[in-house]
Amino acid sequence: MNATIVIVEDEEDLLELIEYNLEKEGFETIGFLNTKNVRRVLDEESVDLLIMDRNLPGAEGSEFVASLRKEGIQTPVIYLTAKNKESDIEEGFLRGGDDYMTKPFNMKELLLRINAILRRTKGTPSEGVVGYRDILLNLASREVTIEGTPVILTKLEFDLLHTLITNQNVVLDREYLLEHVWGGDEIYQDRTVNVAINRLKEKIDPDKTKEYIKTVRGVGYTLC
Amino acid sequence: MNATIVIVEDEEDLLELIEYNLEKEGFETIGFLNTKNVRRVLDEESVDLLIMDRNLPGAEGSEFVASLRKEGIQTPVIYLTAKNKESDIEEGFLRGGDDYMTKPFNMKELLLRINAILRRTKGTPSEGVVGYRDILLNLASREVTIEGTPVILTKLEFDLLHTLITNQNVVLDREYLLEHVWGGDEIYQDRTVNVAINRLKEKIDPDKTKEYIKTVRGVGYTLC
DNA sequence: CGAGATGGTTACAAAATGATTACGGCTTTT
DNA sequence: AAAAGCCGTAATCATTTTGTAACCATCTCG
Repeated sequence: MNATIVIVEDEEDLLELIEYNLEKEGFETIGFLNTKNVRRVLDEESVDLLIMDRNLPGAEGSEFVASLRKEGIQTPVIYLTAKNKESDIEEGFLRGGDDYMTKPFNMKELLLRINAILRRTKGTPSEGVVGYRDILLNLASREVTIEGTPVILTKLEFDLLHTLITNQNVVLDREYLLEHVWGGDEIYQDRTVNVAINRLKEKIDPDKTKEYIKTVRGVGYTLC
Repeated sequence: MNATIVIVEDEEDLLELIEYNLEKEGFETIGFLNTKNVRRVLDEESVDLLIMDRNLPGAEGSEFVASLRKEGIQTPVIYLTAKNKESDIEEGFLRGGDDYMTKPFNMKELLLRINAILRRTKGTPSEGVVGYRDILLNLASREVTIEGTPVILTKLEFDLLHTLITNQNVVLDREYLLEHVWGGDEIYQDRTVNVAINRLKEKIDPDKTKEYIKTVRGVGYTLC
């Protein structure tokens, strides 16, 4: 989830429009008006997709893609360009593009095509992800986001939140949590859970406005 | 590479035309006039791509695709249909399509789009190049370059980096790595992984500025 | 109202975990 | 045969995590 997409488009207004729409969908975007610094970003960041205009100042988009491919950089590419002749499209694909959209284009279709490619190349989002309200846990990468912003949790905190989320609406008593989160054989005090919950709360809701975790006095804790 | 492509198209002439053109390109084709026996072929043969009409006798193509996806069948799909409304296209993608072409269509473009998808999905394991940021692994020659300059890795280091790259965004625990990189039967300590990761880091990022490999405390390592 | 019970908060030290370095047996290269 | 390289283990150091205890705050129920 939360893919990073680089957009190369020399019309500034259009670039901003695309960035706006992609960010609204939860993508992280990096925009460029030309190809000058694109290569460096591809080297330094983990980029999942490239959206590429072709008529760019100083360079031709598909040639740039071809040079990337020659170096072995396999980042998926969607062209977004006014070049709509049959020979243009052929050239775009042969130089290593994954999809080709011609201007004027439909924003919704662009988003659909982006998702189709990411599904193949990045693995299905929303699989291996569990969530509660605005909290999302990615089980594979063990990343946690709240309202889209990342939060760093320790292993214990992650596991604790995970079992709370998978048992929504169920009050989990301290014994159960010690058994399932801490692991069976060691002996811990019940109070250990209090402190861990406390630390977790501090991380996921420092302002204490969200009230994710509800304490059920005399029983345990729950997410509901 | 000789991919196998299933085509579902109820106009017999068009079906034959597509099959003719695809076979000319070296693909093996299996044509159907409806969805009736498609599923069985997908189960029994190794099918690399599905070209799907939507208005079919007795069934709707995108619904058929949705039912495949629900069963976990991930064969790539290109729609080839007269349904060209924005809502149609949206529906097609949401039901699990990979590309969408509207009739009338250009045969050459279909071939280009077929090749673009097969390049991504017809996994060529142990062939070609995989990469992460500015690191490139040539799986055949086992050469490694970073920022274009060659780096010498041992077999263990190469295999370790390779599994890290093919599992981007997934935290791999030490047990998994010992199993997959070191090989199954021997017994090693978890700490062995630490040292190997350390040696790998020293080779691929001696200045410690790149931070390719992230340690996830209590779990393992990941590339993200 | 008030005592006991329960949970929250904070501070601290122990334990856990990882990085780093060194060593030595083993294999490959020269 | 010597030299060099590889790699698993162990030892040491550094950092983070977390269990516990102590102390407050709040709730419950007679």
